[in-house]
Amino acid sequence: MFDLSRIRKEPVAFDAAMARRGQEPVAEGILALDKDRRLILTELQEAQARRNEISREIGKAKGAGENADDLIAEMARLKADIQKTEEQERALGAELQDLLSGLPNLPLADVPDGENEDDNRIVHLQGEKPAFDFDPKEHFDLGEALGLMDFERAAKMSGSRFVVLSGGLARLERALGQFMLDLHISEHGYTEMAVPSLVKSPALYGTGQLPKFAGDLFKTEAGHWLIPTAEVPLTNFHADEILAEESLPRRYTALTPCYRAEAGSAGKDTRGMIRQHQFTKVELVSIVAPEQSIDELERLTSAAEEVLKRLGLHYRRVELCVGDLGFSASRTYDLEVWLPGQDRYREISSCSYCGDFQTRRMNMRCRKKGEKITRFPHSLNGSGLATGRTLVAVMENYQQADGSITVPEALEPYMGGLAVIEAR
RNA sequence: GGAGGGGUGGCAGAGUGGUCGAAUGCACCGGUCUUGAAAACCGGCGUGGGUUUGCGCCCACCGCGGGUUCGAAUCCCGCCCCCUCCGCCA
Repeated sequence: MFDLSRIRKEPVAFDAAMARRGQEPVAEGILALDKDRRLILTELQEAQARRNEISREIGKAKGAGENADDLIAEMARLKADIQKTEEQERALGAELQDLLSGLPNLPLADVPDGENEDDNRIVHLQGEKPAFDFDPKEHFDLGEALGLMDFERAAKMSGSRFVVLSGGLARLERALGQFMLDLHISEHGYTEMAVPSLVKSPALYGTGQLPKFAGDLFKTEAGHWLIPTAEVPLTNFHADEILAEESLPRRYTALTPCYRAEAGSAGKDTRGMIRQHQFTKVELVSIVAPEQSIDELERLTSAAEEVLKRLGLHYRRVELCVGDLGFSASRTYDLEVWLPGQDRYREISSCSYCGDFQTRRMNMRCRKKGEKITRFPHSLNGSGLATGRTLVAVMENYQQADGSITVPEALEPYMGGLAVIEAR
């Protein structure tokens, strides 16, 4: 969501930035609509002022026992007028709102140009690809051979894109989640949160999934939506609030299930755990003062990277080009972990700087002590990490020739003495 | 799910048809007094929007949305949320 005064001030720059994201020019149309609306609004408010005035006069006249018929007649006319103008104003306002709420966030100026993920820029690499003296397998072959990863039975109950983990693998995924949460709360200053997995529409509007991406989400008969990421409840936690600026930054983390309809990804990643309708993820959300937000993206991304480092996983950080940016993001770093079984890097975290795009949508503001003006804090979010995909990465990188999986050292405290996951 | 009660400014809490954006208290901010602080006293103190060079003027908002009325925080209807009791339940 954008500040109209910003578009008013720099319509050309606005359209130019939108054009980088492949958007048609909209500034002119928006400004014309806004101008019309303000004209009508002024008209409406003048009529309302007159109405209030007459109302007072009627009160006075009646109090004095005088006749007020003329005034009441004028009021009747005015009332019809107000109703009509009100409808016009509402229609224009709704049109404007629709237009604005469908626009994606603007990329920062130095985000690289590009169409799609092929144009993303590699920022740095960490670690090295592990060497194998055998052909490394993909995680689903390993998991099924171990008898601890069952897609067939999951499909029987739930359809495609679900999995049942058991034994050591179920525990390994749980260990990953606990490990990540503990790391973020004890070393990165995040506050652990336990949040709802079901939310109502305004929350999804706030973070930007609605109105445009309803098709990617699951909805219940009672009208709730299943969260596609904990970014939604964590960021909306302070929706409609005015935060004391001294209380910023606020850093929240949560381990939640995430649900995605994966509409439009038929045929993509159909095997294995890479793309599921349900997965768990540790999410990081930061709410910060506008001046701190660029630095915070580095901080947040580093926090996510630390998980991969401690697990001894080789990965790279890439910066998304404008064409690959999500709807609400101004800059995004993806962390891509090396998967030897797949012989390629796969996204395991996505860390985004959203500026005031989301906080405007959810009307979250902040204010310095003693000051009158409020402003919009900036929001950031990132996976720290997706535990399902991290499980995949651990399996493929720590596999042995016999198909067993060595447990990474960092997870030992969470595995109850289990050092190797093997078929029993 | 059933019955009842309730949602007012940062908090507490008045207000049940006519200058009510809303008494009062607390909290907070500024000032006087004081060596300093406290107390006391004085003043200020919601949000969003329109308009104006500016002072300012105006509009909307008392959970949300409709309605009645010349006029609604106040009356009526629907929805949401909270509390109490009952039922059910991890």
